Amino acid sequence: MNKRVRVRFAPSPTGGLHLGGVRTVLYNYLFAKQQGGDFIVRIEDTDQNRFVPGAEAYIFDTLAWCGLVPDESPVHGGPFAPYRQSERKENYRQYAEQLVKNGFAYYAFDTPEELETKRAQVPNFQYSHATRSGMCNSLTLSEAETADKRKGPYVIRIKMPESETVRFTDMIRGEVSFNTAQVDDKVLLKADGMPTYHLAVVVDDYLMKISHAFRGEEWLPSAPVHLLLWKYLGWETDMPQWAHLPLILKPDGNGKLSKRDGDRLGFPVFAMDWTDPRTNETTVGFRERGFLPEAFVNLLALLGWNDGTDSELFTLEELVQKFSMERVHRAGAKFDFEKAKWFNHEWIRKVPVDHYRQQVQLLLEQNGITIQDQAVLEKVLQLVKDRCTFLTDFVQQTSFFFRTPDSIDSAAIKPKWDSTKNLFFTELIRAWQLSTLWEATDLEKEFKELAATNQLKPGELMLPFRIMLVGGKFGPGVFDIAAIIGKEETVHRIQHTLKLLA
RNA sequence: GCCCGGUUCGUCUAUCGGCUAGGACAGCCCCCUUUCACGGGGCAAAGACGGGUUCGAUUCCCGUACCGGGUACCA
Repeated sequence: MNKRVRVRFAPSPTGGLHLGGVRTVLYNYLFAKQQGGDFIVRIEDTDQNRFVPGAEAYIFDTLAWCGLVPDESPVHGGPFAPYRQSERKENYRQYAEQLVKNGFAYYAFDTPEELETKRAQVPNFQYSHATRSGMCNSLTLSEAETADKRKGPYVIRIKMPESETVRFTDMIRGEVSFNTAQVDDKVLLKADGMPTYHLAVVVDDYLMKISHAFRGEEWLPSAPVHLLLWKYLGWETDMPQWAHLPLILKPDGNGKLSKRDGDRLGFPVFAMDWTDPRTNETTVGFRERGFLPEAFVNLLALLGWNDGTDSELFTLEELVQKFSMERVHRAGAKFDFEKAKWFNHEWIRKVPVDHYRQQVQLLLEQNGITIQDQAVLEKVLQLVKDRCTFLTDFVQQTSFFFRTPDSIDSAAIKPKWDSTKNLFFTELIRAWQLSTLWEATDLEKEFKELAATNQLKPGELMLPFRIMLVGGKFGPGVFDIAAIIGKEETVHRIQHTLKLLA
């Protein structure tokens, strides 16, 4: 039973990839890489009505941003191509027919409208062992009638046993069992010839030699259908091990986290910006909001898993090493944006500034600031990174290094402003203009000495000085700022504010 | 309704029968910093409920409650 580990992420291209989806990919990826196995992405586009253009490309862009590279996929290729179920359409019918032949499935001719009215008439109607004798299918029709009906549209349904216990061991939940009496005769092959998820997932997992199948908890109720299909198709010994991942819940109240919760509560739910081609509406993503992929991956990994120690910061490589399905929590987790922010802040500080220098530069350019000297940018980033939670915070925190502030909060200075302070700064300008040294420590020393000779406390002068240079009450050490922007600009900004105060 | 799953501080979680129930985020207080942060120190905060099993239950079993998921020719 030591087969090669092969896992798959099987999204349907119906929209942006949200938190829960990315976490499912991540757990798949971590497990595969740790076991030296293969990580496969298979596109489950069996529902032609729900197809959304651009959604597939978006999924791969997201994976690329997160650094989760598939070994096999429709874009990366692989020995089991094609990896799009719509392109594998011809595969499925034979298996459905085989099931019918062996008595595990049957043809059903009831139209969607008939089913709809049935459901309207009979509360909780289920197409099952209890009701199928009253419906129109190959079990109730003669062979000749069936053959005739087959000329028109029909579906193939699984014939669930009347009362059988189906059990399996879930890697996260342990022993889980179902009574087949409760589950209905799911459609396996649709009237358009496409398989439903139920058939397609089993057939493709088998054909692609998937060893472990990880998916969201919402799939647990249909697990008995899948288990039985593996058995009926005669593939039982090749069945993958299952793990049903806990859901990610909305932060307030209860329920699965949805895109709407993000809009409502002001945080991203999708990994990257997603524009719905039908409505042209854009939903903001973690990336555009200013998250580092390192942080995004890290926070997702910890939403439902931990390594058993107090450590919380992990690189992808560390996660690959430490991840284990056994340590995945069973219960759903409410998403906490505050904690997400903390992760990002930590990663902005932890990672070399070089990792996001270009992105910050781009953000600055969007705000009309062009960077001439990369070395200066890097120095500045190093200086302010501790105060940035999002990449976008760098704009406010660094602009004044490259551009004279367009507004000066002189109101913060005025109340305590007087002629002695005015004189101090005038003298400061004179002194610095003569100065040949321009290191932060030199500036601080001169500043304080001059304050002393004027019988002023340096503290009273620091805030005004900061506002002259920065425009407001924020930013790193003032002398560091002065050192970087240079003598000319420093003097210029002091003079400018002095004029404002006059 | 029925089926399945879940239930430890506000939130994410640790604990694999011995607990003064640990950590992190958020909150509050103090220190550092005459900006904003970072950092350091501290405070407050939890085992849904009821039965068993056991010398001992947060941990095992049963029931109840609550929450979630599913109940489509969607995935």
